[in-house]
Amino acid sequence: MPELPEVEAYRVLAVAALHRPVAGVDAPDAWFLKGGIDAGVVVAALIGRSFTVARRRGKLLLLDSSDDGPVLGLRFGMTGRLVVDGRAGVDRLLYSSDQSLSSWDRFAVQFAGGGDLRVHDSRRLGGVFLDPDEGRLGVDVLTITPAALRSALARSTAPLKARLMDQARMAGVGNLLADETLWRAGLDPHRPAGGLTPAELRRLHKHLRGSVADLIERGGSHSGDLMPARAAGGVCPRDGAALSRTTVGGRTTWWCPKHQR
DNA sequence: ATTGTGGCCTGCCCGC
DNA sequence: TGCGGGCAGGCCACAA
Repeated sequence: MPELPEVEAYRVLAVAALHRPVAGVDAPDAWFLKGGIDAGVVVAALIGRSFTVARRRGKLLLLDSSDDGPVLGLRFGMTGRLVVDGRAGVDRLLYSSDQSLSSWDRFAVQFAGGGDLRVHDSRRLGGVFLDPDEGRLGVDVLTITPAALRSALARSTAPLKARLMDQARMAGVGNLLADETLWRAGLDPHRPAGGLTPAELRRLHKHLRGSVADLIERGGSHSGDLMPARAAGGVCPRDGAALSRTTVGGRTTWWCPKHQR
């Protein structure tokens, strides 16, 4: 599903949509428009403008628009794909159908001279925003510093994994990336987030940044080393121990009870 | 403020 | 072959 690695690929793809005047907006699904906006508002805001910069904060894609226009915010939920001029941002999306039905196009911007940018989302868990409140998201984990990570975890009694996925504390970690990071770092996902030693914090920082970078390079959040074993009967790829399956932060969690402590 | 829980969205897959 | 139930998880509303 779209976690930071997928949305980063979408951001790169969205560069192809910059500096092209918007000629039309297609917003057939009112549910998909968030923050009290409707199709008319989006049309009025975007027609005639161009997108100037493609940014990303965590799992939120942000497109600045010209002439002091609004920021278009795109959220992809679990099954959302970005498609620009018919090209998709990622090849495959876990938990999402490989079909592509036009009825799953929830939002589109058409450009003068042809071509378009579309959000395709079978499950409608994503959404479109104008001027989203970027301050509600914590620092992006692709570039998070050791100090910022320490501060985001400090004094928390919440499970470590839940805190990593708290988008207000740090932005971009989803369920698969959380499991991969903690597996690489050798940390039990149930540990109180504020209880890590300085050495463990350093290890977590190294593997958080490393996992994010690796999964971007490999092309998606499903491409982790733990991923193939993340199923019934799975064994730890590192030490062969039977993996445990529990629920942490309301999410299915796979972890190795032997080396994650 | 912090943490935990349930519900929403919908397609897929398993077992009967 | 059809059908029902369980499952996936990002996010939000709400409760304690």
